[in-house]
Amino acid sequence: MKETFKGVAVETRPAPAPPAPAALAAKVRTLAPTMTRSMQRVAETVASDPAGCAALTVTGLAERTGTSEATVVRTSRLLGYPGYRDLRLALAALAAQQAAGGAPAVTADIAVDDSLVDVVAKLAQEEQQCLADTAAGLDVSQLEAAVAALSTARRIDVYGIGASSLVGQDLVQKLLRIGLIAHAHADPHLAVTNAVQMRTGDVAIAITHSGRTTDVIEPLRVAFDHGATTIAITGRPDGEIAAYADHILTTSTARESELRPAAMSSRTSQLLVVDCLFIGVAQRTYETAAPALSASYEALAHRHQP
Amino acid sequence: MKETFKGVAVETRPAPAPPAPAALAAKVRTLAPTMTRSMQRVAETVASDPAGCAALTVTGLAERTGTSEATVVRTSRLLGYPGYRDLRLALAALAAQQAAGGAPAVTADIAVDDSLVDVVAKLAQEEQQCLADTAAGLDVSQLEAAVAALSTARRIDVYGIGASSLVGQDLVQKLLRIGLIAHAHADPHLAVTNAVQMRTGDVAIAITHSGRTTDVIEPLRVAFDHGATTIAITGRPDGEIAAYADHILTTSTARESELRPAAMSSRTSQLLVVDCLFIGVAQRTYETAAPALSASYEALAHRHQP
DNA sequence: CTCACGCTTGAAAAGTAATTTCATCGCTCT
DNA sequence: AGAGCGATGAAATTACTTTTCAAGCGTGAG
Repeated sequence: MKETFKGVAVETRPAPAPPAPAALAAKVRTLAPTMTRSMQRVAETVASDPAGCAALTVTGLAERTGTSEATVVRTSRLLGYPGYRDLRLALAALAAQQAAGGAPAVTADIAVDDSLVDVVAKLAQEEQQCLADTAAGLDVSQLEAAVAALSTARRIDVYGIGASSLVGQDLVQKLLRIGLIAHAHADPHLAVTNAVQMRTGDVAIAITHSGRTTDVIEPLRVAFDHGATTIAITGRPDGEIAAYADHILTTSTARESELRPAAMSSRTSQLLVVDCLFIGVAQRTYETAAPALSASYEALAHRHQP
Repeated sequence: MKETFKGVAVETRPAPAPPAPAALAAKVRTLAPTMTRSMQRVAETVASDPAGCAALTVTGLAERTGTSEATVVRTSRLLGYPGYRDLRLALAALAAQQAAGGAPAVTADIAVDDSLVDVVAKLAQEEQQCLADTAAGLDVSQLEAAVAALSTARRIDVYGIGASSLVGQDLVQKLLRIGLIAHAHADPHLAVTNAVQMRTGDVAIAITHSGRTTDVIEPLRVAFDHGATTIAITGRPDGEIAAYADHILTTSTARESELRPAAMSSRTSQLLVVDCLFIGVAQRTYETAAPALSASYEALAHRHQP
């Protein structure tokens, strides 16, 4: 303790209460009347632009308020902090809270004239929502049954067209890595041709957002008729495809916008389902899956630069 | 600028992007592999207890991590701040945000004996986190530049291998739908062969999580040497690939677990970046993109059952 | 009206924290 | 084994913060 203010000693360690950042504005208002003119200037500046002030050093803030370093430190003390350093930390925290709390929670559609910053935020937000919806809407008993069928399958065929074909390939890539026999078919003719070979103990998976994609339903029907266990990953559990699916995994439909039609955004949801299938199967075949996984990554090692 | 790290000058003013506090944990994960042991200790400590660390001085944090002040400052620089002082401010901000948000949610790794219900919840949670991290860590100015290049490109080639090839195909499918000329290459030989044709006004995009996939770097280098504008979508912005990329879009690394290696989960982050690119380009070419988009959906109508 | 007292203020000194330098140490690759 | 390079921390330097102190300013009594 070295200085006095209004005759009262201003402690270096005002121990009583560690001041909460959120209460800062209130504290400024409370104490303003007791402050001297230049201290008021500092306090006001700090309260009105926490973020901006957090970026300044004592000297910077002194200049900005047209006062001196000493005054800034005095004000910090009065507000309950040991010194300016700590006030500054509190300001940064306050700014962050304001930014988080004041979060506009982007809900509007992506528009043509949105800035890229908005686009990034909105896309991320939409996809997060989509994931949450999918997880909430997924029927775990159906998933369980699908995983069980896959784990013991002799052979797995996956049908997907267009964007869904990529999802199918993703699933197949993963299943191959844990030693299962899986094929992805994007060509409807070849898909049907192969479906004819399917029989009991085999698993056929069809991926279609609309649930009405003929080119994908057809091979699933054929596999179904030949006795294979069939799984549908679709956004329309009541679609035509349901008739030929033993197990239905429902994906969720994201918000549509002109630049981002539903069919295009269904991907996220489908991929989550695919990952759930994969992890489920990997768990149930852990004895063989784990070594196969590590082997597949080691095999790729020399494909990377040192 | 005074010091060097891994042969690269570490700027006193790493101007490009002021790192957002929220992205800090993600950034730690992204950069951890490039760090030295003691820097990793500092980074980890900081990421796991932002609030506690915000209360410490350089010396304090150095002691707590069993390192030196110099190492703490070096780590701060690597994480994108001018020095420890600024990292400390960011930590205070982060701590405040966490306290406000409050929701720590499921953070445990996916284990072999998790029930499927847990698997679904954890996967969804991880992917959501990954999306948030990616959005927070994405450099919008780089994205802006990439979008501009794509919008006026004569021709677009996309290189991706393995899981990244699917992401590349997704991007190409979308670009084709709005009338751009785009090709995806998964075959490294064909990719290089095609890259030779690239010239000024063309755009080449390489997608690799590790940033070290030779088969993908090679075609990008060739395209770069032939004058094309090159874009890298990678989780390692400091990898070899950076040398041949005009614009770098950084993807975020999700938490790893045994059943779900980083390479496998990088997909989510990459797809978000791809979507941002697509929407950005669609906005800037709206006159042609909008009609092309609707036309492409009408064309598919008869492929669905009534 | 002015002078004296005491609070307010900022310049500069003193002190503390952050940054840079540099020598050493340890690891890897011959 | 040892050469070379990167990693590391102790110490020097620099930047920032805090304290001191003397001058300024206002007020109110004489």
